Amino acid sequence: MAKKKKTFRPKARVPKGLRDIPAATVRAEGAMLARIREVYELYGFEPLETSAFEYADALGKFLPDEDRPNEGVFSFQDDDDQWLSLRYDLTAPLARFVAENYDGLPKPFRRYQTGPVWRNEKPGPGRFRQFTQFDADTVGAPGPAADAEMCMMAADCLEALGIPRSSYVMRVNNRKVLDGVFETCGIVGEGPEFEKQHLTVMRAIDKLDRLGSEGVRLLLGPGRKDESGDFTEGAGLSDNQIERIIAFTEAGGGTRDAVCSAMEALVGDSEIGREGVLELREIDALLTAVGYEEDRVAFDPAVVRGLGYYTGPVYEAELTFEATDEEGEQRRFGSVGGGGRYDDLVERFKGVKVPATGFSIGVSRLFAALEALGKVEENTVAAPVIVLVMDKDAMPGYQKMVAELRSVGIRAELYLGGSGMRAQVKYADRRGAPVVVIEGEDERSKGEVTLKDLILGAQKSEEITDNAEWRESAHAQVSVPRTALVEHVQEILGRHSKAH
RNA sequence: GCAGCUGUAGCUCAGUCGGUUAGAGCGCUUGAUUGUGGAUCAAGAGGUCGGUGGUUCAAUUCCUCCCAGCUGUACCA
Repeated sequence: MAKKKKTFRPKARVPKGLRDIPAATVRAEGAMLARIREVYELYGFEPLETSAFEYADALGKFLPDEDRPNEGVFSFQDDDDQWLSLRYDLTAPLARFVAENYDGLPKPFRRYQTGPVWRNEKPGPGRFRQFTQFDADTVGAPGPAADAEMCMMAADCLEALGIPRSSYVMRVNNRKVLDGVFETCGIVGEGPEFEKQHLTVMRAIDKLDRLGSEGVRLLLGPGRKDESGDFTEGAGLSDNQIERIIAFTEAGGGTRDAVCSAMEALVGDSEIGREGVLELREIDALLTAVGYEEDRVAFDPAVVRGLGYYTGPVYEAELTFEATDEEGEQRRFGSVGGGGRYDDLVERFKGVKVPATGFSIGVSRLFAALEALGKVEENTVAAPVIVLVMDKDAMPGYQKMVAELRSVGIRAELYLGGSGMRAQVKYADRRGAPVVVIEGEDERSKGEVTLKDLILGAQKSEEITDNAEWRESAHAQVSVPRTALVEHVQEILGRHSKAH
């Protein structure tokens, strides 16, 4: 033997920004996804699944002057040296799918898809590096009717999940209107300098809810210093330009018609701006015809979103209620989903313009919100009946009991651990088992089994503090003929399900 | 990435103005009370005091750097 080798013991830990999801949450989230799926199906969308990773260039995140994929995505090289990246959303893979299968698809192509996506970013409370999205998109639909439908469907989803009508709102804007306002403000030009300024302005507007209009003014102008002393460079606009943009973002709040009129005034002669308002008016007409009023879908110039590829109407699903979190702090949930029109995305692959619009739900955030609202469905799966192992020699007989219970649809399991009876009952208690089946020597000699009603027992233990009395209470159990096992278990289960 | 704060048991936290065997509550394991959950009682496991280097007779405590976490901010397709 060589010297004592130190065994390598990896630290058991979940990677930063990832998490394990316990049974109750898996079930409840699954139920939530099923509800959303029903709504998407009802609107005529078809399911599609694509793989977790794609060629990096298909996701479109190569920096022009670098030969490795951008930060923010998880990437690795295949054995032929090609870069692959984990998908960071479901829209880029959809664009790839449509471009790849373009000729074989019915157009418009309508699909829904859910699944995990990954982003290599700094995690925070409620922000993870893996999270689930649930998207629906219509590809090949140029008109505002497709956008209006997205808004209606999103509202329907939230209501299907039990979020009451006054507790959420779809906020809608149009990037063309924003472009129009930029034109009339004289924020125009070409090239990277202009692009950068453009982007800075939009990011600033996006922070309105967090920083307030004063903070946004600073970001539009000279820049802003935060409380830790960190300085963020501003867009360098003039006071006049800043006020016009602030005025635009504050033009929301009224009826959709009123917002459109306000937008018209601010957009002036800008052609693109007028076009944007016209689209919104069309959306308004469609929504109104179906009965979706401002309490469900409102127009709001402060909505900018994602900033990347949107080319027309953009929308955001916002929860408007507040809730108290575990620490007793008031929390607003804000945006739980969003989307918009992206007419250029498929063009990257095909060279042809393929107009598209879609909506994406942030599943985990929405789930957290439902939890706070008390709208999460309780664990509907009953815990299993547990058959104790009193004598190892009697295993075949115990196995037969669970099989009998399962054959009539009762969740049942045989105790598979190695501990004694006390530990077995404790285990059953922790699992939430309603009934424990006991067959020791005594029962077997009489051809009986003992059924212990753990739910009844738990009720009794509330009243009893004395150990002697607890023992006297006979543990809420009955002995029944072995041949009548299934019927009696059913009877006890039935009693408790009726009690609810 | 930048800035500030914080790292002691599985969890929540004491404690040492630098000094001998580092504690509590909860949780966990085993046992007693009946072959039987809760309550009660008893015993037990679990810590290189985040890591490294330094100052010192002596560092969990003071200093350096590193790492991790939290908060704000930036980025977020």
